[in-house]
Amino acid sequence: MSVTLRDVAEQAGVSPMTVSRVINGGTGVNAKTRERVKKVIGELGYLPNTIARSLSHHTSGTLAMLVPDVANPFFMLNLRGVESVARQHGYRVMLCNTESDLTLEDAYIQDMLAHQIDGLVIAPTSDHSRRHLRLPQQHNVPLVLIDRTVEGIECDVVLGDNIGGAQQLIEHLITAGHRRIAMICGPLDVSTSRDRLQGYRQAIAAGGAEDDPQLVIEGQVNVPGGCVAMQQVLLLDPRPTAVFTVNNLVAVGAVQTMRERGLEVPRDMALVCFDDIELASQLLPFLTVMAQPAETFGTIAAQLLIERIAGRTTERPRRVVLTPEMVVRVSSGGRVR
Amino acid sequence: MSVTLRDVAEQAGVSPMTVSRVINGGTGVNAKTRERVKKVIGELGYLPNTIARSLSHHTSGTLAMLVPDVANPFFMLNLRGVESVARQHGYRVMLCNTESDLTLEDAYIQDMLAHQIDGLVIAPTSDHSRRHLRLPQQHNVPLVLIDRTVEGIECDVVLGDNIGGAQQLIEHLITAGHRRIAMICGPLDVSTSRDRLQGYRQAIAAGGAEDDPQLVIEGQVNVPGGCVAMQQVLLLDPRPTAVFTVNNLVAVGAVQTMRERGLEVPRDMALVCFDDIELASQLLPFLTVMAQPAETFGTIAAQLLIERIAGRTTERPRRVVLTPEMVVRVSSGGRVR
DNA sequence: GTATGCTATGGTAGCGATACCAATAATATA
DNA sequence: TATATTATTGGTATCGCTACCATAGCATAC
Repeated sequence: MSVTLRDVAEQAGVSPMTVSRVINGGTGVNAKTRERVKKVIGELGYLPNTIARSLSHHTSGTLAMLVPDVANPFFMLNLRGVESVARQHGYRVMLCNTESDLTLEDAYIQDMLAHQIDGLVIAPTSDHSRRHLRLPQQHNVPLVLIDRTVEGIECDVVLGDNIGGAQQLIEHLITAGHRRIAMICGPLDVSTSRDRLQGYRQAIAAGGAEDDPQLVIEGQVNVPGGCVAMQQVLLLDPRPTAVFTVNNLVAVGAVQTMRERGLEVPRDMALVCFDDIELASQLLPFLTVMAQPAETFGTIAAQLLIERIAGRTTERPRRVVLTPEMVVRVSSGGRVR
Repeated sequence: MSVTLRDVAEQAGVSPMTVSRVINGGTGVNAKTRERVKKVIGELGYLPNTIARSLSHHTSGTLAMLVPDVANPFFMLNLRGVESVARQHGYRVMLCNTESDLTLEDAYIQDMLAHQIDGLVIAPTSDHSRRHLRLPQQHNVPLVLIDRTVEGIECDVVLGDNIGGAQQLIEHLITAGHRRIAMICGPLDVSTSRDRLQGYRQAIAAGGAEDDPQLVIEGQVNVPGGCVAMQQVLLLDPRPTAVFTVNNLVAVGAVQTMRERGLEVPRDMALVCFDDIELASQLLPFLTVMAQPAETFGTIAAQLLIERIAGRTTERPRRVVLTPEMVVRVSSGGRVR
């Protein structure tokens, strides 16, 4: 079928072990022999079988990354960071799109463990991921959480300063004169939503802005979710003068709904959100956002993971918090009239 | 170390083969035995070792996808499509970001073959990928090209109608009254660039617009590349009244440069491009684009690939061309003054 | 009663590589 | 010349699982 190490050995007139040595660095092999073997390898077009190697090696050289949605720009940048660092360290990356589906997430984790991956980066679906997030640790496979924490899971975590970021955005609105500020947040079983909501509340309290429970709307974290939630915001009486959405996708939905109603941002309502939309902002600077270094999330997560795999650290779980940066553009408006 | 099939067998008082049968569908195993084995599997937390299975099975259940840049929205949607279909068919996906680097692409292909992947979806870097694109076929691993063709590589291909799409965009501009239309295209060793350029030329000729070689600028296919190329466009004398950029990233760069010079789209120059920027368009409908069904590219590619793997088809190479759709927004302007 | 066929299970031999130890050859040292 | 030392190479077992064939047990058929 395909060329094996044994074929190379025969052809070169040496033992399989010698070929194996040549492949893996080649120390302890006579220069002439090595050259001969290399020549045969080239002639036969031999490629070592990584699967077989993994089996005896007990390590696959593969990392897995699980994200709720590959097409979400934030996670995609995470992924790019992970892939890049992984490659630099000789690891391959298996990509798993969980679609925020707990069952699928669970299945993927099992499959990845079965596949003998060396480590796992996960942006978990929600707190309910806890149940299956214990599995990797039970199988001695290091795990790093990215973007979202899950209580009760002891592992390295890379996240943004969600509380602080939200506070800053709200302070920005309050400074601009807004007193009645709504928030569209996501499901509260996701840590980022919870933290951003907390930041919102703290800033509202600290700034003496209106503290009306009705101002907090919970919705799906995607464009349609933003549309729906914004419809509810528009029903509030009196209508808020500003909205803070839990992320960029929701913000897009919110803007769409407003536009459909003939309302304009920021004239009729100011808008701020978490996460930038890079291409959109470059095209037309519009949304005021709390931009996060998404790719860095990925590179750091991968670094932490690889350190754990190498056993270079046995420290207790590390928690890396990356500071977001507020980018003020037009959507947060000037002062309120 | 970890629980093996053998451990389960001992614990359940059966032979390894019986356990193996239970794991794989369980036909030919007495119901009672099967239950007993399943119980032990649950108790021990046994997960089958996919690596070992792959070795004897001679098939890894893994596909690989190579893209020039994971963070490019177009490729990321491709990826989502591939992942989704792959999963439905029980395949995992290994992601490789080639960064448009031929050497890296080559290394990745070798690594993936060494890893015994069952099939490969590649958005190749350029025509120069040809050299290493032969490798999968030499190793009997099916290959599907996505978005870009490479002459001399005989395999299934999924692409957009680049010539037709470009023509349509240019016709749109000509109809609006433009006579002097520039094109910013990418390296001509990439089939999409070539085809879009050809579409441009055909439409220019057919529409009787100005046919000045200077109007075609070649640049890098990313935002900075668009900036640089647009600077050159602005040096043209007389200045074109419209530009067609080879894709959305380049368009963003072009707009940026114009804005820096105090010029405005479409007032000072109309702009059209290939590929939509979904979030940006939803936020503010601005760019007139030739939108491609990016995710469908991926789903179809994966389907073709999986058919090949299953050996369900031995037809000669198939070529699927997906029709793009023009979305007219403000950037292409009204009529020329 | 022997033959035939079916179901349920086990045994053996790999898949393609590496770990580990042994053996040989080459060289240095006494 | 004998022995120690090193450099190079080979042999065997094994990683965890499955393919393949064999076997035992039992029912049905003639």
